[in-house]
Amino acid sequence: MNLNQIELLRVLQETNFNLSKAAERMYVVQSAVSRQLQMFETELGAPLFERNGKKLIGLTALGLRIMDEVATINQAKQNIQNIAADFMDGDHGTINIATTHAQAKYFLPTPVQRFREKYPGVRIYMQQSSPENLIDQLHQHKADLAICTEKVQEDTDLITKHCYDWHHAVVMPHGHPLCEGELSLQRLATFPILTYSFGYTGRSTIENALKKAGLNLDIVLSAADSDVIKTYVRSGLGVGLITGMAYDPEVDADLATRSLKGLIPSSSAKIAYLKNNYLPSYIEHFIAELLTAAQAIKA
Amino acid sequence: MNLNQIELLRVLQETNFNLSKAAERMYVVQSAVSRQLQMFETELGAPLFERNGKKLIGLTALGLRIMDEVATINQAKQNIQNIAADFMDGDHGTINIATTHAQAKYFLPTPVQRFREKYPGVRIYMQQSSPENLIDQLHQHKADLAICTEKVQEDTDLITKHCYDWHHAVVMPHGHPLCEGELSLQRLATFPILTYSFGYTGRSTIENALKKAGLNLDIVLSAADSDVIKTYVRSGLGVGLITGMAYDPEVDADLATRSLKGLIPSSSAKIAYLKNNYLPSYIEHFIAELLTAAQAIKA
DNA sequence: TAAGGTTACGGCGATCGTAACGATC
DNA sequence: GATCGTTACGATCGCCGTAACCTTA
Repeated sequence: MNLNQIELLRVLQETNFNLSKAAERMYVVQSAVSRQLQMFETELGAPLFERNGKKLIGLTALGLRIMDEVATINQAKQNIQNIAADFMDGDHGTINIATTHAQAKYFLPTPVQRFREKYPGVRIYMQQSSPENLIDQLHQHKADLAICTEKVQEDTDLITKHCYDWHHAVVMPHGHPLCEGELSLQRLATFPILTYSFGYTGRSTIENALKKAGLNLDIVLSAADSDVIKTYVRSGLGVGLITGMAYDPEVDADLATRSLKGLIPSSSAKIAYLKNNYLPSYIEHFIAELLTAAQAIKA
Repeated sequence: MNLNQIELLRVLQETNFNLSKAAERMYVVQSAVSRQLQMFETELGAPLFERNGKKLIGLTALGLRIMDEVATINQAKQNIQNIAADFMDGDHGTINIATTHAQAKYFLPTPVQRFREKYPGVRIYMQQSSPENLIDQLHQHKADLAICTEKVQEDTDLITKHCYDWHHAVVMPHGHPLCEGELSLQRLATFPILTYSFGYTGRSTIENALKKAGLNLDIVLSAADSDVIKTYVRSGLGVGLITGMAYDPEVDADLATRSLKGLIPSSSAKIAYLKNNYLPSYIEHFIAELLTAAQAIKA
């Protein structure tokens, strides 16, 4: 047994048990991985993969059991390398953040700015992704950190930290009837609505609040992106339901806004990362920075 | 990085950072491990071991951090091999049980007997050990399973299962004054006592009960072993305080016994094993057998 | 016939063992 | 001088790549 064989098992899983693709990913020829797999199975004394003729089509019961351990080993191996790299030079490295447009544009700028001042050597990569994919990004090791707004499903492999609570707000052109008078869900429902796509930034919270009130919104446009929504609000398509922080008093001075606090339950933004994944010290600092920025929002 | 290097780190820890001993254990010459360690440290870019000249004297901060991951990898590697072996032949193998004399003699015979009938191919090794060492045996992988009577300290690496509750009993020759009349701690304390050594089979429970009652026992002899205690009770040295189950009505017909239930709080026997350690299916069956045997005791 | 996998063989590199050397008590 | 670790060098074994071959959609 050796680490390359362990790695191979992981890669095979990621390539749908395709030896050729696995070989490509591991930068060796196909025959090499074929042999390594055979040797490993021979060593263990039983096949790990279900085969149709020669073709691998899935894991055997044994293979399934073992894959957990394989993942553990690969993770620990990564951790060793990361710990050492961090130890060698704790001020350089990269952070991969998986997040949504709203976070990237309206929440992250301040903490990122402050972090950069302390760690100018760290490169920050932001991957925008749909909320449902954020956690997958972590599991696939494409991101170190995810910042989520929709609920994170219970996942024992994940550590989540509460970041901040936020409310939806309605935006509309100045002079719009909704700028004045009572603000209720009932009244809101009388206007054409523009809001987030399904699964995005608290959309489900909106759905639930309306369902509870027995109302149907006339959603004329949905987008993943607060800015797109605002653009169409400007063009008079309807009123926008966006996260409060996406309203910028300066840039959006041509729009009016009213908070929906009390009408739609607050949502909470969370930081998530893998439990068994080693985070370099600078990422821990970055998380601390996020949390202090979150404090500021509350205040 | 490869698995032998990871293994080497573990062995080095176990040999007090002695390269020569580590080499011996790994069945290679000393120069080989010297090189492997160098290569590994070079690969990581920083030393893992504190050195005094050439001699290794301990772990660096980096080494310490990494050792956790090393342990994880070694454990997972073991697990893979065990899972495969178990899968290949789930009816053969070994069980190493770390336990105390009392358990080995008075509790285990029945479940072991029943287990043997189902799994005649499994070899059972029983290591008797002092209660304080039982858990160490697990951590050192010298035992798969520990059966403890003294409290198991909170250990996140450990899974413990409650097995059964038991009481102390007093044993004495027939015709002894204590055979008749009131049985109280006060009265007990007027006789010379024979009981377990410190740290053994509920000795601390006895201590606590007396301390609470403000009494001092006159312990004239303490032993690790119920049978030794009974022997000296027979020779008239005093009355014995042993676990109730160590009184065998047939073999010990020449002795009288009275339960101390109500006077000394009950103790509980526990099964413990390592959390991340893979247990072959037959060991799981063995644990089940232990638990049903424990049920029988309760009834 | 293309795609996926296995087998045979030669070459290269990694790792080992021998052995000589250096340091420390 | 005994113990412990390092360095040099030759030999071996493992693993890779090339290439031919097998099987199935």
